[in-house]
Parts: sequence; structure tokens; C-alpha cells
Amino acid sequence: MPVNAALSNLPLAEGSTHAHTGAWVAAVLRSRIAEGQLLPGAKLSEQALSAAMGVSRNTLREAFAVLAHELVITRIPNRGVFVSSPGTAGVQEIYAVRRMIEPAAAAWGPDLDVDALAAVIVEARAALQDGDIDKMADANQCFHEELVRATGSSHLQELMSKVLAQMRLVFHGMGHAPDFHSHYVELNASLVVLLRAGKRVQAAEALSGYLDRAEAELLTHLRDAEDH
Amino acid sequence: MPVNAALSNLPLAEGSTHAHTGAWVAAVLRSRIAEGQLLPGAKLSEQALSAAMGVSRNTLREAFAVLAHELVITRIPNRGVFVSSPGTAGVQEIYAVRRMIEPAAAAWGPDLDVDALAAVIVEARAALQDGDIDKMADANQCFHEELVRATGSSHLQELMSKVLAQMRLVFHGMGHAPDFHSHYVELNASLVVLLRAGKRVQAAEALSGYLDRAEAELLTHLRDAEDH
DNA sequence: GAAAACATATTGTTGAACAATCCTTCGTCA
DNA sequence: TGACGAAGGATTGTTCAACAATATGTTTTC
Repeated sequence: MPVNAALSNLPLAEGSTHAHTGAWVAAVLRSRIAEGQLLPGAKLSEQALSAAMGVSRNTLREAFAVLAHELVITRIPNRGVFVSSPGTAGVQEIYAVRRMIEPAAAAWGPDLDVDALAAVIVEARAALQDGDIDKMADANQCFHEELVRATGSSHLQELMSKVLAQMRLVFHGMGHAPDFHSHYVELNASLVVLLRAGKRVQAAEALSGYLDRAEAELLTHLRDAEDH
Repeated sequence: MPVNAALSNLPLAEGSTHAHTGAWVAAVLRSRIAEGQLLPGAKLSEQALSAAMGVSRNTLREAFAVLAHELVITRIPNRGVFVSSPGTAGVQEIYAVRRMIEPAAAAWGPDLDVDALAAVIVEARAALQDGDIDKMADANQCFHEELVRATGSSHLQELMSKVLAQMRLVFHGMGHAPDFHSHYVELNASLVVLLRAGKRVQAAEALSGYLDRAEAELLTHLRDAEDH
């Protein structure tokens, strides 16, 4: 039972009562899922979780409501809650969002910070040379988050975070398929070159095509994994 | 106490237990707020509401979690929950989102349905001639929702609905200021003309400028109302 | 008149209880 | 043996009542 293993070392709510216990529980579960300690498809039993984290079922439920709204977990009535495992439809949804938001941010975002993007590239290249796959994946996601920050909208940033969280679920669900991120580092770098030159619409177009290819590649691998 | 008046004729949860009582309660409150029966700033007391709707405080809380995530209500710890009243910052956030999503949908949305947009225009014009302000406002919002549908992303549609719900809160908070929508009907119509001609990028630019002016106008009226 | 202390009301959280539903297991029957 | 159906168990859905924590309002004190 791999779930229990992940539950065993969960932080307990100790004497100090947290301001918002529900939000705190949601944050803990969210990070556990993002890190891959709770894999897609895993069941989150109310009884086990409430006992493991030292909170009541009611409070746990409030956390579930938050996470379900973030689409990190899936609630099936009278069956329970499970870590979401996005399929091909989910991936298509993810890229439908990204294909709109990211080019728009590149082309029209009022708060574009090219230097910050360049800094992320440097970080990604360093991680690539170190062979640190996880760190590079993080840097890659950070790049896209930074790009969306150009929109100046916290709602859009939030949505992008949600979508990137689902992306992590897709990767976790594939059980460490080949390295997707490494050859995107230089594509991101070329975007920065375009943006620094002020060719923002051109950058948006390049980004759009880049997202199309990424989606196609991901879907291919996903279908292979499903066929297996 | 205007709150109690709005609470008095709330539907009660009768014998038949709803599948998801929390979601049902959230839906009822959401519509009451959207219709303006619960005005921005109104306090939603747990005790009063749970009694009025015939559900327990716990279930009501789950509904609050949903609505808070939709930014329809604001939760202040140990103080209570209130109907959100977006200020100038909120309006700027709203338009930051719209300025990205809507032009992107117009320019690049894969599922653009010009006929559907034209149909909404027809409806809006009819309402305008009838002098039905509410119906025209609805049609106007429907136009923008239909536009975002072109993105093919349910996440973006959801975000747009959230944003438009906040727009309604802004209008309700102003206590029926002058008619904002009527002279936007023809602007929307000119957008449809551009889109039908295939000039999608041009339509996106026009839309962007239109949103800029709408935001400026709204902010002016809002500041006047605040000064009052 | 201002600050501290108390009183009150509301939210935050918990535990237990019961109903509703699903899954499993067992028994029956062909 | 295999399929169909019913009893049983486990989990979720919902409610209730109680207590703790916190903010507000009032009174007391200097």
C-alpha cells in the first residue's frame, strides 16, 4: 500500500492551532501531490488522512473542497477522493489554456520582464549541465510562470499555476517517461532573444508553434503509455 | 436589515436530500448574489444562513469554500463572510484578465463561432429597443462569454465567468449608475463585422482598445461614487 | 478622556452519530 | 461450474452539539 507509506510521514497538526486549518491541510496535500509522493489515482481516505494529519473529517473535507476546485483531486460521490490523473483530454485542456494565455502574455503583457526570463534560462542551463532533471523541470515551469506574470493579472497567474500543477500530474502519471524538458531550454532561450529585440508578436507566434509541438509530443508518449 | 429580507424567501432544503448539498447551497447563494438580492458588503452569518436554508453550518461552510474560491464572497478570519465588493483594484484585475483572454480568443481561438456572436447581437439590440436594461446587460455578458468559448478551453470559460460575476458585483456596488452597456452593443457589432471578414487580428486590436476605454470609464464612475 | 479589563457574540474546530451508497462476499439456483 | 441476487461491511454524506479561539462592544478604572 504505497499510500500509507506517503501518509506515514505527514506533518501532524500539533498543539499550536493554525489560523486556517483547512487551508493548511490543503497546502500540505497539494505539495505532497506536486512532489509526487501521492501519485495520480491514489485514493485519499477521509478516515486515514484525518487520523494521519490530526484533523477532523470536517476540516479535511474543507481542504478537499479547495483541492477539488484546483482539479488536483477528483471527487467521486460516495466513492471517495482520488489524486487526479489527467488523460489525453486533460492534456488537451491544458494546452488549450496555454496556447491562449502564453502567446497573449508574450505579445501584449504590460509587465514583461525580459531580464527575469533570462535569469531563469541561466538557471535552467546550469541544472541541465548538472544533470539535475528535477531542477531543470522546475526551472522550465518557472519560465512559463514568469512569462504569465507579464499579464499583470493574479487571476491568470493562478490559472497558470493550476494548469502547471496538472502538467506535473501528467508527468507523474507516466512514471518518469523520457526527458521532455531538456530540448525546450534552448527554445525558451530563443524566445528571450526575440523578446529582447522587441519582436513580441513574432515571439508569440514562435511560442504558439512550440506549444503545438509540445502537445503533440506529449500526447504521443501518453498514448504509448496507455497502450502498454 | 436588508440582509434578512433577502434571506426570508430563500428556498429550503426539503425532504429530498440533494446529491451534493454543499454545491446546491453554493449555487443558490451565487445566483442570489448575481441577481443583486445580496448586495456587496452584506454579511452572510453562518447561523442565520444555515437556519434560513435548512442546512447545517458544516455544509454551509463547504459552500462558502467554493464561493470564496470564486471570489464572490470574502472571508475574514474570525469575522465572518461578506459579499465581495470589488474596488478599483478589483476592476483593474478584471480588465487585466479580459485584455489578455478576449483579444487572444478573437485572434487565435480555434472554435470561433461568428454566427453565435451575431445572434447575441440581435438579442441585445432587441432588448435595447425594448428598454430592458437588465436583459441587455445579460446579452452583453453573453457576448463576451461566447467569445471566450472560441478558445476551446473550459478553464478559460470558467475564469471568464468568474470575472464577469465580479463585474456584476461592481455594478451592484455602484447602486445602479448610468447605463454602461447600451453604447457597447454597436461596438460589439462592429467586432462581428471584422471577424466575419476574417480580419481576426484587427478585431483583437479593436477589442483591446475597447476594453481600455471601458475600464477607464468604469474607473471614473467608480471613483466618483467613492468620493460621494 | 484614554486605556485596560471584562462580557458577549461569532467564527473555528472537533467528535460522534446516523443515513445513503457502493463494494464485496456469500448463497442460491439453473 | 457459472451467473444472478441478497446480506453484510466499509466508506462517504450530512447533521448536531459542544468547546476553543478571536473580534467587537461595554464597562471600569485611573
